[in-house]
Amino acid sequence: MAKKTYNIGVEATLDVISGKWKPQLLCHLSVRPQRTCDLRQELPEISQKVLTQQLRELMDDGIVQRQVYGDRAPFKVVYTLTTMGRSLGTVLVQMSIWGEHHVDELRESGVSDVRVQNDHAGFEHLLQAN
Amino acid sequence: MAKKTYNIGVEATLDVISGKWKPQLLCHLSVRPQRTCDLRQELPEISQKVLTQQLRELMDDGIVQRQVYGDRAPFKVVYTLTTMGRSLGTVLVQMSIWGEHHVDELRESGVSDVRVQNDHAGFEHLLQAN
DNA sequence: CAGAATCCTTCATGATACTG
DNA sequence: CAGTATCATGAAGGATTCTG
Repeated sequence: MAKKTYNIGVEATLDVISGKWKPQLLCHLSVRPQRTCDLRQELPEISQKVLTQQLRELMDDGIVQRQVYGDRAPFKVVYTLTTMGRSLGTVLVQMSIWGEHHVDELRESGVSDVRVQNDHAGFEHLLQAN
Repeated sequence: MAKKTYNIGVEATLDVISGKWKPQLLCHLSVRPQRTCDLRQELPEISQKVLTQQLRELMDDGIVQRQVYGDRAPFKVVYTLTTMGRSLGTVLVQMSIWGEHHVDELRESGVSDVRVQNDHAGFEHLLQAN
């Protein structure tokens, strides 16, 4: 059984959502449950291996649930957010808003040229539901 | 000038606060401005090099400000949160609370043995001020 | 369709020694 | 006191191939 001690809660949260593709995965899953092939289509650049890896980690953290349909290949595998996963909604929306704001500040003050493509609306499905 | 594009705001925020020591640094700086030697004392395990590195990154992101006192060695260097840094308060507190809750759930359900040493009160200085 | 197995590259962090 | 410079290492992510 995994054993770990964090200094502060932020670190625990970071451990869950940090990962190159996790924010995007969570965003897509917040809209609706998704099959593996759906996710691969929405994130064409992710490799098979890493997709499985990041989903496994989210499962181990109780954020995502995996369901298999079919008794032999080809299988249908669906990933769904758990209640715990949906409870991330507020945090994700707040982080998105702050991030968008921060990026605007940096660009407007000429410090760096950074942008955010999609706004926090992607997560807002999570706000009323839970 | 640095150029970067994020898919969603969460990623921008993660880029700012992800780093092995950044949450703790932000926590200590949220209490009051700190000298380099103060930070080294509160985080005895951080190496000189990494401390400077993480502070530089926070400065580049406009989160922390650096002030030097004295015209020759030994210098006195003080790090302070900027307005932008203090605006992280709400996000950090929410992330901490969610992280504490999540860790409790995992432990209570027997999935893993994880803990959080200090609670989110460490950041609460930031909530009223800004 | 989903995923396991291998091998490889890159980057964050760390240990150590040195300087104004 | 604060910081730079080097070198080392481990983990995350990626490319490719194979299987039920």
